[in-house]
Amino acid sequence: SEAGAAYGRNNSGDGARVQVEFVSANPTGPLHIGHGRGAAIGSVLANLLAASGYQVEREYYVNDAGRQMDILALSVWLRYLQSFGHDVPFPAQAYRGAYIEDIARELREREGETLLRGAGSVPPATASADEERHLDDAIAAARAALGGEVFNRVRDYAKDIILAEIATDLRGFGVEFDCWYSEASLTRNGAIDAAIAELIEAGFIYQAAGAQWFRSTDYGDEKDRVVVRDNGVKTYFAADIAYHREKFARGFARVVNIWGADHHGYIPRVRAALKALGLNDGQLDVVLVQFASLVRGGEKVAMSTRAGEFVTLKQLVDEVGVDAARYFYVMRRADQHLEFDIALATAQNNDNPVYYVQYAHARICSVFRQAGPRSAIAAPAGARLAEFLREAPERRLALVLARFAEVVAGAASAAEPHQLTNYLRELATEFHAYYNGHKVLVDDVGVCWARLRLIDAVRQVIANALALLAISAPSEM
RNA sequence: GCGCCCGUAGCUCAGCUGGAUAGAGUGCUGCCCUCCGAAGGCAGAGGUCACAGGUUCGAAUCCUGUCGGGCGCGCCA
Repeated sequence: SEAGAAYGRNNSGDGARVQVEFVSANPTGPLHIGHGRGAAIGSVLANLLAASGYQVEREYYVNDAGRQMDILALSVWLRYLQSFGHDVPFPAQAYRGAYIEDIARELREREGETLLRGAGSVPPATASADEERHLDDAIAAARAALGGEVFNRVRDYAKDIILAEIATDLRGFGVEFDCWYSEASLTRNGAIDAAIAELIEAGFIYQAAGAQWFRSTDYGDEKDRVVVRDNGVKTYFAADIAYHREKFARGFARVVNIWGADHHGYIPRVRAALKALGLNDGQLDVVLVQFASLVRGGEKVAMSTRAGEFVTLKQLVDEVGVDAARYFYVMRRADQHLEFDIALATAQNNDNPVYYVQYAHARICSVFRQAGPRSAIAAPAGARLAEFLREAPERRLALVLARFAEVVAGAASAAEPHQLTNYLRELATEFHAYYNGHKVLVDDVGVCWARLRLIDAVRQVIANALALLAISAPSEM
């Protein structure tokens, strides 16, 4: 029923606008299983906030600017040249994944031989001091050979393909965004310049060694940060200042960033920037998500994006299914390392806790299938549930059910989605124990009626909680 | 060296705004289908909550230190 589906909703957010920014993976390759954790945690948190009366906007910050995009363009172009049989040097630090070759093939079908020039200008590795330097030299060669405009076209072509695949993979994982926010747009619309200008006016910018520095130490950062390099190029941090300024300008009462734990050192400087801009950094919450390490055959598997050695989110979802993957990702605290055991997760059996919960739901549905006309029987005249539900397990079950709304509100305000899976496990445990010892479809009309109402409530709460997790609630399995 | 996170049962983890004999899953042992789904239930074994101090009537929880692990510490993004 409509009322049943609403059970668990609460108004602790009181209509406040909150933004949840998550995933935000660089569009330089497919999402891997590390990104999957942020995707699951972010989307569940957004659902919890929405169920708690917040007006939620889900956002993906697209890092479509900077050197990494040049590396992407270079990588694709070199694979393109190689597809014509040119033996060009391929920098060790360029993106090596097979998906780059796929994009190069598509580029070749689209552009034909029009980009086939300058192969001889790509420097060999020995010509540069180190691998990073070699990468920059190769990028410069590619730019020179193609011209800036064509180079950028290759870059955007590759970026658009990858971003589309990311969006598709996320949709297949039950994750949707309201807004894909482009970092490059911040340069185009002058937002970065405006942010820096505001900091200059407020007296937080100084010149040193040819660069412009933001005095973040004024607000507790351990060192000042460059916002404009000596070559005139704005840093990633400058863009992020502008981005956060823009977030606050959009009027969110609360801004939640789901970040990989490797970005923890970044928090003080962002908070410092907000304070320097006169904004209330207390409205910003950062949820740090520890990495999910992959375990296969008892051994940890190293992952490297550039080397293309990783299990993609799509591969994982294809293997274990959306339900198991999402549950597995969310069931641990975000700030705990997660060991993702492929053998365990790919085994489609009850080792995977989601089945335990779904099984409780399916069992209840099965009872109602067999109850027939009794499932619709009205309460005996003047009967109250409490007088027919006198068994201890029934009381416990009712108490657990009554806690649902506060669990939702608590998980939302603490930004701890794993509280929801803990609750589900507890509810399912209580139900299975009760079900094993008590028959629902008994001859006593009052008891039968009361027990049907009780387990229907259990079914509804499981269904609602699974909906918040974007996990299916099967009626049979 | 400095900063952040972490160290709880064989394994994977809850519990952490202090409160009574520290919990779950998994693994192990033994039981429970003439009974609405055994993908289930019940019971047992298994922990000096890394270690050492401190605060407190009371500490897994708060503070300090040590040891161990992860991640950061760019005019990269």
